[in-house]
Amino acid sequence: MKISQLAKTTNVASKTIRYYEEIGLLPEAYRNDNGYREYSASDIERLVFIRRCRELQIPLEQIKTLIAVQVDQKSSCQEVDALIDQQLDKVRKTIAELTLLEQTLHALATSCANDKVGDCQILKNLQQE
Amino acid sequence: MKISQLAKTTNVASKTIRYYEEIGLLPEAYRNDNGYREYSASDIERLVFIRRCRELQIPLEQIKTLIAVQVDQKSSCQEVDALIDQQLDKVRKTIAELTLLEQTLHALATSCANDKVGDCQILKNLQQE
DNA sequence: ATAAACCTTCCAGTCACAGTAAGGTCAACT
DNA sequence: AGTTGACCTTACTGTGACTGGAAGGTTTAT
Repeated sequence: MKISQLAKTTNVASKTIRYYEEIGLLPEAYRNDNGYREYSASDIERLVFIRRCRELQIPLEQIKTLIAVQVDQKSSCQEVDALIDQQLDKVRKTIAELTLLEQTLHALATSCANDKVGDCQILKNLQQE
Repeated sequence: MKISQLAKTTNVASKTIRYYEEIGLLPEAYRNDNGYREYSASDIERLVFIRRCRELQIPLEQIKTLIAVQVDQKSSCQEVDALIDQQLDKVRKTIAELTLLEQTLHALATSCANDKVGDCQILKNLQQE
């Protein structure tokens, strides 16, 4: 199958697929006589895996690690667990930060009843340390 | 005051201050005989304003707009209100997305009781569409 | 005199792509 | 046979908001 077919099947843009190959996240694709990349079913699996990881906002470098780990079926999956835990931690921290941010923004949004820039309480609040 | 003093006072890195000048968020600084940038108290105000906006994750381009709006004290601050509301919306949407993500990651993190990569339920779950 | 602590500009790197240009290939239709 | 349109290729640039580093000039303290 050609790249656009793989792209459609996996919901990953052709451009992105080429980029993944370039940075070594995907192995170099087999080339047809015309130089076109040719893919097989196993490429779908790998790409879906990557896409799912990206949906979880796992960085490409860490996905590389995950793929490397998968090779040795008998090795411990401790690294996998740790990576997911880390990611969960990061997401939770971001949520906490954004929740504070939301409160600040909400307070700010409701702080000004005037309609001239000169009296704008929002702008005044933004001046403060 | 020189750039590092301004940096210390406002808690904005010298490098960042130069960058802000470069992109036109700050006016071109006055230069001493030796070519060093020289700042005054009003520069502190402006930079604190910018820093506060950045803490609220307002993009630099929008901060430019806010600063432009401030010039005419008699103009309406509708734009300011709208911008803050927009920002609040964005933050809320991100929180909602991350909350879903957190659930997925949590489910994933607790899905595997095995310790070999070959049996790892996390990796299997990541394969699925 | 020299060292350190500043300052300057300029260029590269970050992350994960997306956009665009310039050109090659292929299948279908006129 | 020619042409259109849909693919494919590489290579380069741009995104946002910085940060790091190189190479060199200036000031201050010892």
